[in-house]
Amino acid sequence: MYRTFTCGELRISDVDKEVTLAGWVQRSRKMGGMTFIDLRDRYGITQLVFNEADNLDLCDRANKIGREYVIQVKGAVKERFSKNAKMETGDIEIIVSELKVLNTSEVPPFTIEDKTDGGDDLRMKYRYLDLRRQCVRQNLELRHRMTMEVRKYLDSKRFIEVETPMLIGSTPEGARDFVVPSRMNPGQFYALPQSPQLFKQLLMVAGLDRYFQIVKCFRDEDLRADRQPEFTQIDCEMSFVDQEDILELFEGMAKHLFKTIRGIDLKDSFPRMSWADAMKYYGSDKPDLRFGMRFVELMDILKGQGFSVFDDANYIGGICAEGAASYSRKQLNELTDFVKKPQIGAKGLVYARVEADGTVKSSVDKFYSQDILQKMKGAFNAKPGDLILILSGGDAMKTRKQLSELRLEMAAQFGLRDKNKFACLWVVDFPLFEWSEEEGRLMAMHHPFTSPKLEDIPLLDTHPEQVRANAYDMVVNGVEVGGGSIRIHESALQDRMFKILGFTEEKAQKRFGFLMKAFKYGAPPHAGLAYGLDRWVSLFAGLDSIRDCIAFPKNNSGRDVMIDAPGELDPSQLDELNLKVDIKEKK
RNA sequence: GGUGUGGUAGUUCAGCUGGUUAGAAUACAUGCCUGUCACGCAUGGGGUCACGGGUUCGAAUCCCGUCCGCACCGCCA
Repeated sequence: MYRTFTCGELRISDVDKEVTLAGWVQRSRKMGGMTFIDLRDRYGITQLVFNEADNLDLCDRANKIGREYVIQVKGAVKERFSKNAKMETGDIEIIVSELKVLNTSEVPPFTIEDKTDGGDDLRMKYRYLDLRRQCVRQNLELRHRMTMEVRKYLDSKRFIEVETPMLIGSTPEGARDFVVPSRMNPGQFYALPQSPQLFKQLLMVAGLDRYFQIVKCFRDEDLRADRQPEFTQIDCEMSFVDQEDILELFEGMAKHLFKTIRGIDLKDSFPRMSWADAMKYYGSDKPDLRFGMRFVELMDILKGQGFSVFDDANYIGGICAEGAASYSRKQLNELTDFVKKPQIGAKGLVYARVEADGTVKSSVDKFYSQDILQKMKGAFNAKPGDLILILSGGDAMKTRKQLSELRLEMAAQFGLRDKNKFACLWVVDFPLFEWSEEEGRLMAMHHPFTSPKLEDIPLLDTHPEQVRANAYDMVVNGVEVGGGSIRIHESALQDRMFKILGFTEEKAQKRFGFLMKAFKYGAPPHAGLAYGLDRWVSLFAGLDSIRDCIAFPKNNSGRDVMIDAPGELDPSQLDELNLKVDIKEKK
């Protein structure tokens, strides 16, 4: 037997037990004739003691052991002479009688500690060492506990987990596909699923009624801190449910996770906000509701008073930052620079501070009377000490998005984006379509299988851009953690959708013929939702990036720097696949 | 495709406006130290200043290009 206990479980009550432990050497400290070694495994750290006075030879061997050596020791548990309250095992130590080096280790390129000296790049290259660090391992443990609770919850609601294929066909809508050449079908390619969407709908046609799958999905798009080319969804679909049933069941799952994982009892129902309101009041389809600063539209008050920037604008709106009137000239200039960054793209920023005496002093005083400024103050319900920040522009949607960035920045500056505070909501009634400049046609905002709201169906032919969808997103702290929709289950309506989306009959048949055919054989009304597991875990762990809760993530350019993938293929492999690589010259 | 930012010891970084023997901390090695637990003290080794070109009497430092990391925009139904 390699060990009788782990390195995290021995306590004062175990004193005098003869034990065998195995693990990695975290650190050793030599104090004259005594040597202490911290032995680490997944479960914790236990201190080992070697004393020259007791066993000179053993102590000499212990002094030769380096960091990250794998060792096995036998010894007796003793109460410590000087205890360490910071360690769970800090009351005891092991007086070692036998020592066996199971494996040596080179000096690791960074320290295996929570506060490591290693940078991200290096940690990824040696991810197997990085995963030895408690703070990283804890993220994987949290992920495991969350998937366990998800399975428990969904199982209790009669869901069954079904695996769907990873090698499927390419679909034209949505993100770019990762493709896999088929050896047996020369010149043909599989695609990896962007989501099991079509299969879960077919499982509903098959009568499985309630399906889920914790499943990898693949999208060949550029990465971000919260986006990986392969990521994990909690993918669900149900039959014979309306939107209310779905929102209730999955709100229940969110609450179950908050309760079991974070110990937070969310009693109230999550607020629901229409997409139109989310855009109007927060300039975002995923508003962060941990703080206020709702937008106030100022067209009526500020337009037509001779300030040409506002007079020419199609949207003027602002936020009120409580207590920010004390911002210095320099800080205000920095805010202006912030909104003028190319990523945000505003032309400028107008500000107005509410003075202690209630008067409003703004950067555009010469165009506006105190009366008008007071009216504006009233619109915000602003108090002395508050700072009003105003953006305007020709494109209302763009300007709102810029104002949204400013709102988040102000919240960050005031420490309002507290990682231990959670604000959940449903955003509902998304538009069914959005206009694609690039393609010059309407695109499905969610996906082409999303059903329109019944009352909006008459608008499909006349004003398709006004049609709202039976689609919903769950948003937590400004993060889209999941979304779904009521699906179309009648082939006639699905045909109509494809037509509006610009698919020819032939193309629709080729890509989705199997689904349309299936719908002709008694498809039940069905709906579903997918949660992003990586985002949930990083939210609960308070991480800035989903990379930290993925065992082996990809870097910014989609590379795995540890195994150095992707890479080139041997000519023989290419030959077998009937492929010839001809890399286009860059301009 | 674009914007910003960074690349100096094993590692994390300092080195600003050109002239340094290229530093600090940490890690590593050796020695001392019998209650440490971020132990302490002393000594020591350790550098293609990412790569290529240019400006200059002189470049880690300035300029151009390339590569790579990170953040973001576009993109992500």
